[in-house]
Amino acid sequence: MTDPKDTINIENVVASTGIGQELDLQSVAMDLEGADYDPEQFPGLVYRTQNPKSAALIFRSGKIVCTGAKSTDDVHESLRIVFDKLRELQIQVNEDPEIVVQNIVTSADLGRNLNLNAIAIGLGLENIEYEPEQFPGLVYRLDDPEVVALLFGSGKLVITGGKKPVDAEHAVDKIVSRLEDLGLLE
Amino acid sequence: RLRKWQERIRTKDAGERNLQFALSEIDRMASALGVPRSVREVASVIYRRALKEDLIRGRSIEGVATSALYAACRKEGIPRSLEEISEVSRVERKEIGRTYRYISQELGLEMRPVDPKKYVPRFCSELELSEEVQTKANEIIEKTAEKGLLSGKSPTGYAAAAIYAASLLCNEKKTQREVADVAQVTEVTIRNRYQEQIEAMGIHG
DNA sequence: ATCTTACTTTCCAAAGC
DNA sequence: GCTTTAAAAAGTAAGAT
Repeated sequence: MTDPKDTINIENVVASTGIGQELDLQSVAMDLEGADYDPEQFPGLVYRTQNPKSAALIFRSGKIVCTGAKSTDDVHESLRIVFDKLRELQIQVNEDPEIVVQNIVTSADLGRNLNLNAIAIGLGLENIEYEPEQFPGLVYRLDDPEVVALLFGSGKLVITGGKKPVDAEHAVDKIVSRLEDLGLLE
Repeated sequence: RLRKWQERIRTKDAGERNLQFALSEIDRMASALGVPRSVREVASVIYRRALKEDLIRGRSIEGVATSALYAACRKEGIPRSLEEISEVSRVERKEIGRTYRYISQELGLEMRPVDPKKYVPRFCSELELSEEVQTKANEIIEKTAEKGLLSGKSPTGYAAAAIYAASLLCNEKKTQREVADVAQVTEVTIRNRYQEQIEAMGIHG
């Protein structure tokens, strides 16, 4: 029996940082190839990195949001690329700006089909949200790691809202034991 | 002081007018849907609770009224799909769904997932199918749901597929299009659910 | 009938309306 | 509240072939 924890895969990491300098996004948009900037639509400039793949949202304040990376290492690598690109444009960028991971999206597999109707009752209707007419996943909010889990009939799940990779592992452990206690796994 | 007093009366009157508007909207939509008076009463109670709990702030009166009616239909065991509800409301489906989930959570309505069987009598009646077909459709839903096939699936599509299968088994065939129209799902959904259900039932293909 | 594309849900930061 | 970005899960839908 494979431990569901071993099936955990990080799908997306969101992080924020800042270069400590105000920016003229109009000129950055002109000089940075591949930059998308439409202030009418959104105040941030969008810059995509290829390796690792990610999208950075660069703001006038110099603050930056990076999303789409597959690991915390990739977030750092992507942002290093962004910092270097800005430096190439003669923009001052702090030595190594603090990067804060804000959200990690993970997927996992319990390896068994789930009866979501039974789980909805078992976990308590007041604790979950399950509206298959609107979305096929059951929404389960955990307190302990403060994350949100989406459980599917296939046994696959998505865990989001965590700040550290271990949050997902703890969440999977809790979900597995809760379901086992209820006799709703296997 | 006098101004404050007048203001209170003004806001009280405004609040009263808003409540009257919401209740008349619930009445209008309930009539259009043809649901019994008990459903309107449950919907009004839910709306008044939402009002008391101050859940309407930042949301439209119409949206909360529609969501209250949607919840009431389910609570009374005669669900209408969001699609059906949105046809008699001026609020779009997505907004009704969001508002419903919000008030449901905040008021602790503890709504159980919709049982597809609840749609069988109405859909079959619209299709002029016999009692025999209804019984067969319920049996298909019951047995396949027990095997876990229902997880994550839309109740209307699930009921539609079972009704389609039952109509074939009882020699009262309706086309996928006809069933899809009354259930307001696509033929593709009926086809997909139908295949899974007959396979799980061990019936011919 | 099947394929592709797209939309539903969850999370989070950013600046501004 | 909204706007934009990214990503997974699975169901549903629309338009094209």
